[in-house]
Amino acid sequence: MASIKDVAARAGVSAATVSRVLNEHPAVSPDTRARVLAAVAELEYRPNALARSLRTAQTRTIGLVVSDVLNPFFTELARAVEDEARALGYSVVIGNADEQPRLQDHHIATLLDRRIDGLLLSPADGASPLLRETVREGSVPLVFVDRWIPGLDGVPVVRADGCAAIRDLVRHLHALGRRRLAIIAGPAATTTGRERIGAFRAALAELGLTLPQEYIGQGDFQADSGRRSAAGFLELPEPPDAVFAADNLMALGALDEFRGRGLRVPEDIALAAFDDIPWFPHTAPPITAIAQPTRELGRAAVRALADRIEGRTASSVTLSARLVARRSCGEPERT
Amino acid sequence: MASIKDVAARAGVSAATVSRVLNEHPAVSPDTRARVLAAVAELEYRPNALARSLRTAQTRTIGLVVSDVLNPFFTELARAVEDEARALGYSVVIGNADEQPRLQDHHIATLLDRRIDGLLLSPADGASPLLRETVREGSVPLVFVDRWIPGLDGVPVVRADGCAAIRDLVRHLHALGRRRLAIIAGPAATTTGRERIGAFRAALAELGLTLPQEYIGQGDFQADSGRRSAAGFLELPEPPDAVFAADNLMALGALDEFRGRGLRVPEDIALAAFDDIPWFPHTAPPITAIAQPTRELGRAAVRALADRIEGRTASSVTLSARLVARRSCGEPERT
DNA sequence: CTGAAAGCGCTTACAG
DNA sequence: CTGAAAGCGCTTACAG
Repeated sequence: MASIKDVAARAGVSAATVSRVLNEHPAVSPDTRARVLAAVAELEYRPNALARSLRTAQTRTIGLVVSDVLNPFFTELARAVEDEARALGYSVVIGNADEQPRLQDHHIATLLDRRIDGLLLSPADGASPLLRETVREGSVPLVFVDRWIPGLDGVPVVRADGCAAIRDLVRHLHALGRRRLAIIAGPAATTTGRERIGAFRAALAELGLTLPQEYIGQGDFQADSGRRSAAGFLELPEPPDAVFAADNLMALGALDEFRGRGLRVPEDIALAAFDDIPWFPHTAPPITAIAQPTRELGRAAVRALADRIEGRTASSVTLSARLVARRSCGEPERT
Repeated sequence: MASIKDVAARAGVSAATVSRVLNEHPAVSPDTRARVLAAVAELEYRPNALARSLRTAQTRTIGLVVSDVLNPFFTELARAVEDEARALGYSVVIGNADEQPRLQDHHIATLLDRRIDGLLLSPADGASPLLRETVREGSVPLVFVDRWIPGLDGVPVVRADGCAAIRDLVRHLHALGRRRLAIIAGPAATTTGRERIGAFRAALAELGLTLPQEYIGQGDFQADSGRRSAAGFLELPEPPDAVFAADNLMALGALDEFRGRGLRVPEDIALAAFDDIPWFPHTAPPITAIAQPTRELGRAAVRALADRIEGRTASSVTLSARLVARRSCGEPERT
């Protein structure tokens, strides 16, 4: 590949001059500019971003470490992040933690080594040593998106609050006559995992219901754990009459299990999920879900991060989620 | 951030020595090694990957440019690519073309600027000038995955052949009494778009059926186009009695449209899709689909690329897809 | 308006 | 076994 020296030689100028025209420095005469541009075209020259970044100490790249790319919520989030980042002149490099803290740290480390300008993180669990150090040293501007880590002050959080929607869901189930409500929870190490079970329990309490231990399935936000938890519920002497899965993948797992056992939803058991996805209107039955403003989250997160990177102050933003009632808990599906 | 000089100073050695212990060069005495390692730990030193890559002319990174991340097929492919790449010691940077040639080229350019060691590409359409040049110059080892570009010789292709499965599908529909078969095709500029409609037409011909122009919906592999094509079919004087969507997103769009108009699947119209996804068993009705060995594709593609990067010869690989009959075309759903 | 020089943070022959 | 030196490909004060 041609280097800046080749271009300089061809245009009969110095490398400094080539650099200037490429960076649109004003002080270049029109015709040297033309000669340089011609040489660039002839040699099909592409500046080496590594060298440039090494010199300027910025990469115009942000990292996005997501808990699980196979989860449509994160896929959509990643997509929104990419779009907004591109609009602001950044590229994004995605790392997939697959819900494993180890893998998350691997990606964070790789991204730091690459000297990304900023990091968007949806932590797979609590704060690893690497993460604490990153925050403490301020080695890279950081913004949490969706999930966050309490106690790491000064890190903006962009997320959706699902509490009100979960309360709506519980009331919805209650209104439809369900009384034995169970939850397939996310990992307690995640904020979303805790928030969702907390809101669920609180809403139950408001209605005078409790959440017995057997009605708490411990999931990890992935499909298999939904399957296992659902199986556990069904083997109880008194199985629940409604199950709330704390994300869409665990709902998929639960649905698999229900069908495998020949149960009808919602007749035999109701099912609802956190996170709405395009397929939910088409499942049998259509699944009641809590929808997050996913694209807005992605965009807001990028803007907050860009603010930090570029020296402005960034603030946290909390949007809200909303209940989309379909048929999987009974009734609905008018529209 | 600490640099190699800081570490060297702290350990009382030269930068060269620090470099040697970090790269596990054998010729380092045990105790200098220990001193260096201690300094590294104390300073929480992380080598600058940019500088290293600039010097060594390799990034240990491969690029993956995918036609549409929101398509579960590509998400799963990306995931498999990441896993295999990590196993081989590479990281991967993903670019999402969103089915737009312009955006695809933007990502390819960005990746080239970053001096990735190799590129995995599922082209959004024909060969852009940038792509032709990349191949011609051999500026970066390239492997096509899923889709490819005919005429660019010497570029290995890792893909699944869907022809036999499509033939199986057409026979399946025929056996169930369907005679007016329509297709929502992908872009003619893509190999998969062409292959799928070609195989469909050929299978029809074998049964003495033709594929009239009105029964060809021109889609772009995204949901909206599925919706529009389905609407077009339904407004025909003689609508089809079966629709084959050339990917899962267009099937989603078609399903949306059918339901919006109150049509029953499969009673009023049969539906089948290319690409199987985890939700298909749970839709109403469960959707008959053609499943690709997606993970194997991703892994094989990475291996082929690594072969090229590391100077071995890489060959193309063609796996095959298979029909998974469910209820959306009538009957099935035993299992 | 333009060039020579220094330097970003590494690695790697070359000496010793 | 270890260090000094050169160089990867850029950018950017500093002179002129």
